[in-house]
Amino acid sequence: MQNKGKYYITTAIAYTSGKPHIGNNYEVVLADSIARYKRKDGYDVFFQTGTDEHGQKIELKAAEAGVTPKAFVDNVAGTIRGLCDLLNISYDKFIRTTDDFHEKQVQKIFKRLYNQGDIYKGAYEGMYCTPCESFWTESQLKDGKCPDCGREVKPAKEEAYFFKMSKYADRLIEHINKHPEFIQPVSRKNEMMNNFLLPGLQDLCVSRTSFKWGIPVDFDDKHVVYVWLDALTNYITGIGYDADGDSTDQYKKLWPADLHLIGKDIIRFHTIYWPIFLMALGEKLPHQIFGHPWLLQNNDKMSKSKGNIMYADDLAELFGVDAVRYFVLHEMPFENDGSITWDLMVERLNSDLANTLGNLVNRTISMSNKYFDGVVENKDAKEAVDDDLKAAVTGAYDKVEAKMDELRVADALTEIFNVFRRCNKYIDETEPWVLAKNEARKDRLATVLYNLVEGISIGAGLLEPFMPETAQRIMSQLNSQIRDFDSVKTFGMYVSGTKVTETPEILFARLDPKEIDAKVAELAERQMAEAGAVQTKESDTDVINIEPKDEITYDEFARMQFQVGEIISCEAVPKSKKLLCSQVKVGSQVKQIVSGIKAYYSPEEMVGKKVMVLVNLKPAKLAGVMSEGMLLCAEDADGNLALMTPEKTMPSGAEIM
RNA sequence: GGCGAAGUAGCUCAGUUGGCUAGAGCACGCGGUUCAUACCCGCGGUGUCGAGGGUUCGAAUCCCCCCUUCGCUACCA
Repeated sequence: MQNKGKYYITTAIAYTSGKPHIGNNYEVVLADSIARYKRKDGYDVFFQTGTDEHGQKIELKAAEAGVTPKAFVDNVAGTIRGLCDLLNISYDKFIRTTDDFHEKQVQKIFKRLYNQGDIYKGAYEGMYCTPCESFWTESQLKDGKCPDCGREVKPAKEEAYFFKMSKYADRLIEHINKHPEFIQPVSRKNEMMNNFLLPGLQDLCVSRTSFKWGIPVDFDDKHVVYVWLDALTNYITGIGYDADGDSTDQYKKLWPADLHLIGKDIIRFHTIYWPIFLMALGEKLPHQIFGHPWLLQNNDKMSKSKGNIMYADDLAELFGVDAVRYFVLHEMPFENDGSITWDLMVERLNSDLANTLGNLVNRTISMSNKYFDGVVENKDAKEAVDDDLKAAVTGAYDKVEAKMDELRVADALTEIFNVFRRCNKYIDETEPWVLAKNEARKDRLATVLYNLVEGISIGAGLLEPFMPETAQRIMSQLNSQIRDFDSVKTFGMYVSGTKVTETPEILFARLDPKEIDAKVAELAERQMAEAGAVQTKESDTDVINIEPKDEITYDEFARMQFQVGEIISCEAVPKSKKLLCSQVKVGSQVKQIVSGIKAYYSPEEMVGKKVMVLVNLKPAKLAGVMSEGMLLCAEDADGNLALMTPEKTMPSGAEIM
């Protein structure tokens, strides 16, 4: 196999706030298949994955668990790495953002960008819009007011460092236009262009002072480096980048990356911020960023409280590692989210793995044993039907290669299984059991079985990158070695006269949907119990800290008029996704109030509630509807809302003070 | 509200620059076969190609409009 050059592939690094589900692991399986394929195809592959371990969420979770953040992430990172190993992921490097070398480089990078003026310290005076909760730079203000809502902006407390994104925007736009392959699938490219690049990029906040669990800015240690500059740079620090120009040979060889494989939710950071960071550092841009779709169950996102999270280890226990790999790879379309149910999974595994593949291997070996005591010999008794089989089998590589070039892994797998389907058909065409009854046809029978073994060997050779263990099991039973890609294009490489195993093992047992259902129900129960336990625990201990606002005087407070209001009717606001419009009786008057709470309350359940109303807020139009006040809500860290209602019965109009 | 994507057989989806009776896998039905994990092989669809207009000799494929779903984004007092 010729050397086709280096190939550097990465996955996104997994956030260590908890155990990832199969929808997260999907990415690393996909990356692994590509990495293994490229390796086998003659590329010098380097495959990096890892964990993203900083941030406020982890700081909080660790505090909750009563351990240090480091101990917390050590534990979760161990779990994540364990799942990778379980899934047979052939990573060359598993990076953690708490690794020394990474932290040092991030500090150096930060400093360098600061020194060259790309990062500047934000001075917020007069630039924070409280209602919008947004920071603005001088240049973004419109007539000195918030560019979003047009209201006064005021000084803010927290200082932070910003990255000048706009400086590089034109270069990035040009790059994206010149390299249509840069963002995949292309529909994502339009989103990035239309929503961010063309309207103009805002500067990105790259430091925080509100939590400590991060990489300190070494020349200003009140600050820690905020997520993206920390996380994204793993792609270069992991292979030996040095911000002072002393990068390793490995870095020089591998960079730029050939493929960043990521979820579609973080495309923006990878196709905008990351390239701009690289430009600022004077480094080349990665060749391609592929934002893959998600693995959804019943079109819902998975969640613990629904009890429908599929974890890789549970799945592997139920179905086996390669079955899980096959399933996620096969079922995932290229552009749209994949839809997954347990039933689909059982069906897929039964029909493809057990029936088509497993049974083919089994019946072939059985016949070899039955008719020739397991010795597979090419007697060269050819017939016309053989030609089509041979063509189909030896031509498969080219078809697979074409699909893989487009990263269409699911389609590549289908091509491989077409080889096995073709072999099954060949058995019917040649009817070995008929040949066996005729002593004069003995050589023909031997040849047929040889052809089958050869076809299976080639199929297994193609299958190896996707299902490495299965390929190995097949070849062990055939008492031969796994084929490289050179020897999967010519027919007849299986050593004639080899004796196959006497006792073929079942590669994939057929699954009974009922049994699986029962086991799934068990899993769901366990999950919901855990979720319940966590929730009650969290409700006791969970706290939220928000940014402190400026002190106000009593007079300022007294200017706000709060009253109890009774909701007498409520309906959704047409043309809006999140708004409800309520008629609220406050004393003897009725106010129309629009609130962004549709996701948490239905119009029906709103009616009759007594709620806390800010009455003397200046009326404003929302989505074309007049709103004459504000319903007050509490909001948790996940953005869930709860209306404030009086603790005892109070008449409508009662003042709140 | 802005931008974009998708709507094709019961299910999951293919359908390249418009062109021959619209396809695959699974499921289902019938037939064949028995080496094999009740498996494999063959055959089978009246599918309004979301609705309606239009361009064309000809449209699932291009244009217009509408409906539905989804994504990104904004708003969410």
